[in-house]
Amino acid sequence: MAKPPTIRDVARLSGVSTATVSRFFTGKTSAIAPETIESVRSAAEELGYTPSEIGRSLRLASSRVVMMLVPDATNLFTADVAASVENALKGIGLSLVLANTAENAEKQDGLLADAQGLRARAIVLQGAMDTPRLREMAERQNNLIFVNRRPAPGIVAPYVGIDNFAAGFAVGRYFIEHGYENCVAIHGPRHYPGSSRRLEGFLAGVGEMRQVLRFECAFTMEAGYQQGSLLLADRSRRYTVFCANDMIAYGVYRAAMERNMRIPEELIIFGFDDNRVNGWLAPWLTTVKVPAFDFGPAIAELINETPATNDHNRTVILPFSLTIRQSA
Amino acid sequence: MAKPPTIRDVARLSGVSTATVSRFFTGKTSAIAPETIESVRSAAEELGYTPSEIGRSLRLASSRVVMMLVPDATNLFTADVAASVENALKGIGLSLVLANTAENAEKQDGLLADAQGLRARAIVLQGAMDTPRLREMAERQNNLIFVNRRPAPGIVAPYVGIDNFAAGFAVGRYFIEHGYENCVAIHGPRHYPGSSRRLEGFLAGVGEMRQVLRFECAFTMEAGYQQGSLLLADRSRRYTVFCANDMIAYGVYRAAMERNMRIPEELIIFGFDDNRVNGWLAPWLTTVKVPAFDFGPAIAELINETPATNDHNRTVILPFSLTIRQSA
DNA sequence: TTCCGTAATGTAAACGTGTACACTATGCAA
DNA sequence: TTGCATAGTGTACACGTTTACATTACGGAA
Repeated sequence: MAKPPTIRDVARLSGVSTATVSRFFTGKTSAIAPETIESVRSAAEELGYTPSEIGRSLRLASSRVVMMLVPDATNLFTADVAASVENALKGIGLSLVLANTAENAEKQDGLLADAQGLRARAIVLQGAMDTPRLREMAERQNNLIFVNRRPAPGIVAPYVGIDNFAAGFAVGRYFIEHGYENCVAIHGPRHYPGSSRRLEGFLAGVGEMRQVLRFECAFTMEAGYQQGSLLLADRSRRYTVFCANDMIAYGVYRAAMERNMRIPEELIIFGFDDNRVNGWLAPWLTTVKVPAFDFGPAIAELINETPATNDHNRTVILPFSLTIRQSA
Repeated sequence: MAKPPTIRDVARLSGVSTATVSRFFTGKTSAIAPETIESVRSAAEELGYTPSEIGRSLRLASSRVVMMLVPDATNLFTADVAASVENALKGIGLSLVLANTAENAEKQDGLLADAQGLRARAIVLQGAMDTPRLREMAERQNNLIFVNRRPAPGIVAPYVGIDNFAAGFAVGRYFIEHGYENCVAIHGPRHYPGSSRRLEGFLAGVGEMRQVLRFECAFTMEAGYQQGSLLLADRSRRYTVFCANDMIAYGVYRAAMERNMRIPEELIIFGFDDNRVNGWLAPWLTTVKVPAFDFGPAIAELINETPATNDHNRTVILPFSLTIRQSA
């Protein structure tokens, strides 16, 4: 693999200095003579020259990559958000590096180090875990953006997401208004702030009147299936289940299907997120719609703000809505 | 945002030269005195130093990022492959930059330029489009890897994927062996090599005996729905549909559901890919299983080979199998 | 004693870029 | 004529690494 041409090669071929070539590629064309522009352009084309983003990053002490850490690459909502972010970043000339923490604190810390090594323009944390390393980075630099899961107390950084309490509350109210009995919450891990806020909102929405059966559950189909199987072992009641997540809801649904249960006659299921494939593959699922594709633009704008404007704890709260379908 | 500490800061604090610090971070610890190691380590920790990947890349004339171009970020199989690749690359110390070409040749070329600018270690092309820029890059450097869609004739580069002809053939044979009537192929765009090979294999498998109705279709749920609606307008026959893609199959399924058709009594559907969520959300879909999670390791190995070993047109053919479920 | 090998460390030169600053040529006003 | 603004271009340094080569200290052999 021949090593790529540099700015010097282009300068030599077109008979100008590297400064002029650099000016051409940084768009400062107003200060260059038209015939010079043309000769640089053609020399660059002939050599197949592309400016080295590495040299540029080094010189400017900042790269054009944004790193996004996701807790679970197999979550469909996460994938929707990632697609949205990638697209929005491309619009402002940035690249996205996607990495999976698998809900593992050590992996997260390793990836944070990688992001620092890459001099990432920004680090987007979907579902961050509170570690010393994270706190340290939040203090040292201000390029962290939290998504979906708010920063732990004491960490000051922008947040993009929905109002989890309000969303949970809305579901709880809906349950009451429709007189649902035997309410069940299959909620996410209790130590995740977003997850517990969602649950608190739901309980508040349901109110004191009814008691709510609770199951703690990882945000995966497999875990949902497991908890669902546990719950549905008792077929004497018609449960109304609020799942913290669409993935969990899919798992519960599978458990129900295996028992040949009819929905909603024998079981009512609510999910959360309403990812893109729901409309196609789970057209039965009633769920809280979170606007996955609004995340990208919001995050891109946050990144694009000059550090001056950025007050370091801006919060972008996106709207949610209830999508009522057959399972309700 | 305070600018990050450099190797010089660490050298100064620990009272050694930058060379020694560099040796520490590149793992050449056998040539450093134990007490020196400790002082460098603690100085680095105190400063929160992480080596600049940019400086390193510049010096070594090669970065640690791999760029992967996908034609459709919303394709679930693509997402599975991406997750697999990301994971495998992490294992060998590389980062993945994911970008979406949206089947747009200009976007692809722009992203190829970006990849060149980033001095990407490798460029993984899922479903590449044949453009002059692509040919030029394939000639100039040898870090292109083609996935799923073979390089166009004249381009010499490694390929990872399945044998599309054989897979199509296997489905065709299955149709014949089970006496399926009214065979339909909703195939992918004809100018994509992988897609047309799949169709050719299928037709060969079905043989001359039966004629096959053909629809050309983009690899999306929406397009599948559209073609499916067209086909199912005629309810006088029980069709047997081979979809080029699971996404297409989902669309056809939706069209069938809207007409309250029973599957497989009134319609038989075959898909292609068998992505991860099928087991959960489309447990009815008979499909060709492609081992998405084997792509990552295969690609990582290809990248890790020394250029010497790499004969530039290695081909890794992964196995496929038929997953027979309710829709058959 | 001198000589030499070895372990541990330092010096300095790249790698590819952007830009402050310096420089030249030209046109125009005084 | 001189002075000065301006357009166009070049020179040279800095950004943070890695590593070939140089240097030093020390112990043992001759």
